[in-house]
Amino acid sequence: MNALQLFKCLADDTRLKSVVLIHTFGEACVCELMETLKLDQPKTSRHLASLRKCNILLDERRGKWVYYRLHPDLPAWAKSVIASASESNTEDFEALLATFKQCQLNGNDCCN
Amino acid sequence: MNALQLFKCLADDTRLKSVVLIHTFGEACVCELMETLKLDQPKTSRHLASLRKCNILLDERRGKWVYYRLHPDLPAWAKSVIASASESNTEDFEALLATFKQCQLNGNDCCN
DNA sequence: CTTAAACATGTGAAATTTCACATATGTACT
DNA sequence: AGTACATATGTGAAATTTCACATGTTTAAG
Repeated sequence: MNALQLFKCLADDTRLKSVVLIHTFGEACVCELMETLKLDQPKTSRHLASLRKCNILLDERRGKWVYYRLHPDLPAWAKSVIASASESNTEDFEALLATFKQCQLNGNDCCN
Repeated sequence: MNALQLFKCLADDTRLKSVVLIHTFGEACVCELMETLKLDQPKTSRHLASLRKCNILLDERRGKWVYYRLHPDLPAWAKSVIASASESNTEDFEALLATFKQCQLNGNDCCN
């Protein structure tokens, strides 16, 4: 895992938003990300797979659901890159975090 | 300038190395980057242009040469992302910094 | 005013990435 | 065993990015 690989992974809207959400809330399952990001299932899953394959995220199945969190072996500089990006505080990100919270409070269509 | 735009800019080998060199040494002219990265002139120039256009780098002409440095208005989170990446200390980056220093000491083929 | 050095950009081809659709896998429940 | 839900992946087309080559611009020097 080098810097170029990390930046390539974060250079996509879906993947960046997923990583920021997971960094902020600790973990998220696929359906929560689908609903928050308003994406279809294969697209969401495919982007998470690419983050998993380069060891940025770790997946854990719990029953029917699969939860993703930051990989615990992520080097310090990489964690710092993700934390700094999450601090950029654009309207885009603010709205995203709010939507995710609502999704968890209300219960989503899927994760019941 | 948002996080996605920054990551897209850094998601290329040439651009990432250029930014790391410029961050480490304060500034660099096009010919120094050409020589250090062993790239042809148009390729080097085009990647620097894309970094300039999204306000990551600022260019300044001094006689025949054009020097690039980090844009002074770069937001704190963006500076932090670049600094963290530079700290990743891969062999790749180490070698790069050494080559650049040699290039400055010896005088390059171009900048005389 | 001509030349040469340093840098920038126009342009179409090649490589890479992303997408959408279909289909496959794994789990819980009955 | 059968069904429904959650997630993953195969596959080819579409979109985006990168490259190489040629040409344009700016500056200094003679």
